[in-house]
Amino acid sequence: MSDPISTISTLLEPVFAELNDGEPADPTVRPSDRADAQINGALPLAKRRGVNPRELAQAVVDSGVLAGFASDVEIAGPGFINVTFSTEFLTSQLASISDDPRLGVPQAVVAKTVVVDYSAPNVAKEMHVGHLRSTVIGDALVRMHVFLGHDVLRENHIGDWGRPFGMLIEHLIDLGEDVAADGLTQGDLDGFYKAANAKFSESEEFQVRARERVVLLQNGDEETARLWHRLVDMSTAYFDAVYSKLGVLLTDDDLVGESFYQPLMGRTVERLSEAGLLEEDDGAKVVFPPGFTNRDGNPLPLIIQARTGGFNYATSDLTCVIDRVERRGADLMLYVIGAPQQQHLQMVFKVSEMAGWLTEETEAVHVPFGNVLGDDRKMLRSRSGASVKLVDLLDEAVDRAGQAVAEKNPNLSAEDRAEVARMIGIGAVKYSDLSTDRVKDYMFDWDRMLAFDGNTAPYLQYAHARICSIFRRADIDRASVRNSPIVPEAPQEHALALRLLAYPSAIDATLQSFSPHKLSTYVYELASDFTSFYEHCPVIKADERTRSSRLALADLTARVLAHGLDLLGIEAPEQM
RNA sequence: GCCUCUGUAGCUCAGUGGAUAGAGCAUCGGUUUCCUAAACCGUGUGUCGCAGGUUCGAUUCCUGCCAGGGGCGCCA
Repeated sequence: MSDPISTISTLLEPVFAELNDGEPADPTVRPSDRADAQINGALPLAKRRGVNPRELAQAVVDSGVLAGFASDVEIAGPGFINVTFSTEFLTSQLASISDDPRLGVPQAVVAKTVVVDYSAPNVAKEMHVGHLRSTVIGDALVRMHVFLGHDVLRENHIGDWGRPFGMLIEHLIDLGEDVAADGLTQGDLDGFYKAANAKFSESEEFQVRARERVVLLQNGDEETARLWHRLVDMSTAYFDAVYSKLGVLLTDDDLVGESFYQPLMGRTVERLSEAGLLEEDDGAKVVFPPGFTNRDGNPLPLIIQARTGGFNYATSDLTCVIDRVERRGADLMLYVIGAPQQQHLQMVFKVSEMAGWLTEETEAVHVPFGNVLGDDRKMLRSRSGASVKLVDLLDEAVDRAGQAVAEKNPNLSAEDRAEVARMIGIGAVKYSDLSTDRVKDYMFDWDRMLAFDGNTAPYLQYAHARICSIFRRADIDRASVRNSPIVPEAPQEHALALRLLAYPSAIDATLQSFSPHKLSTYVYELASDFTSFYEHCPVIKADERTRSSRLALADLTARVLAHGLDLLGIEAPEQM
């Protein structure tokens, strides 16, 4: 790995082990604001061995392993070792990544089959801000796992089955298929759903028809199936349009809806029964996973088959686990689903373990996230109080970005401006979602996310555009500078170099916790380090040797910046 | 009642078993014969919700409490 912190950490391990009678001891190397890195491991080790920490720190320094990497090493305070990396060392590390398409990030040692479950809108229902987080976070996690060389299976678990489909199909018939199709493809899904729902609550005759239609659907009636398909197709075409606007990787090939699991659920129940887990409780078939209690302190069941004989989402989710493990060969399953589902998923995972479907070799992880809030600190709603349509949100973002671009850079052609506005607007929405810790709620604020200062997509994109601009101005092909040595002499160059080399660590930390905001923070710090460099270190006007070094440093920065943004699903324009 | 998440600067948010807890915004003050000033530089800001405990060292780990959100059987 290119990161100097991990490089010296690895080199120090044997030194620490030797000072600990051969037992491994963590050197605890961290970035530091007093130097480039601080080695903290001497303190706990000295305590454990009952020796003076400063003397132990001295012994670490005397081992000589830091000599080849550091321009300065000092023991400070009770026994911290502060290390400043030498320019020569940074130059050599940068040389190893500056012409590397992977930018120093190693492939995963073991390629896993990773299933990512995300987005999951409902057929005949509008996509709203609630779907934004799952879709955007899931997409980023997919991109990162793919980059590391894992075999990633995207799964969009759409709601395409269940009781509401009786009423939806009947409403489709009432409207006339083609009339309905017009409205639905234009994205008026909410209108359709609400009208069906209203009829259902008003008309007994309609209720009867809807219920009969559900039975027909479940029994595989041909005409009903055709109508159902039509409904699903219209919805998925609409979803595709939204995904395309949003710029996520999901396609129709990734659709694995509720309906897919219907024919398999009977077998799931049988297998639970064969495993001796199934119990009869109040007429329902249930499993009691240990560790879950209800309001009254009694064991809480996972309901597998309702009293009426119907299956529910627990059955479906269990069947889904079986499918992913046994058919798709999943090693890791990520469920990018809102925090309220936590208990349900924990119960599903527990029962899956009890049944032997989830073993130690297969990891299932709930990747929860909080809500999108309005400035009133409540769930984001439109002025009328309705949930906000995702497409409207995205269109407004592009629109607002377009106004800003027109104002700030009138020289762009209308065509370029539209394209840049799209990148900025969509990027801003995605970045504001990805850049805060996903488990928390975040506040949706147009002005903040579209600002060109602070931790925002436009700021990052602007840094990238400025680098591209340097090369345009100098009329130099970016690829041509990738073999020039980078000699980071100025403090801003030194800081930027260190940051660039830390890219693999940032990705590693991000995937360790499935937290895209860690990569976001890294990319922001990188952009920030670059702008500081940009202000203090002239590139084009520098003398020849410095100029070629700075050009190479700028190019590398642009590539890491664009690459990091791409892993987040955000585009980096060359001018804006 | 039980479970779970959250609580860090005026605001929005990072952060870590280590040394004086950091950014951005907002405030104030500077910087443009110079590669995009959509920027940069400087400036102030804290009982890290409260109380205990573990530790050489806790904002970070553990326990309890307080406040807010979410969840807790036949919808998905």
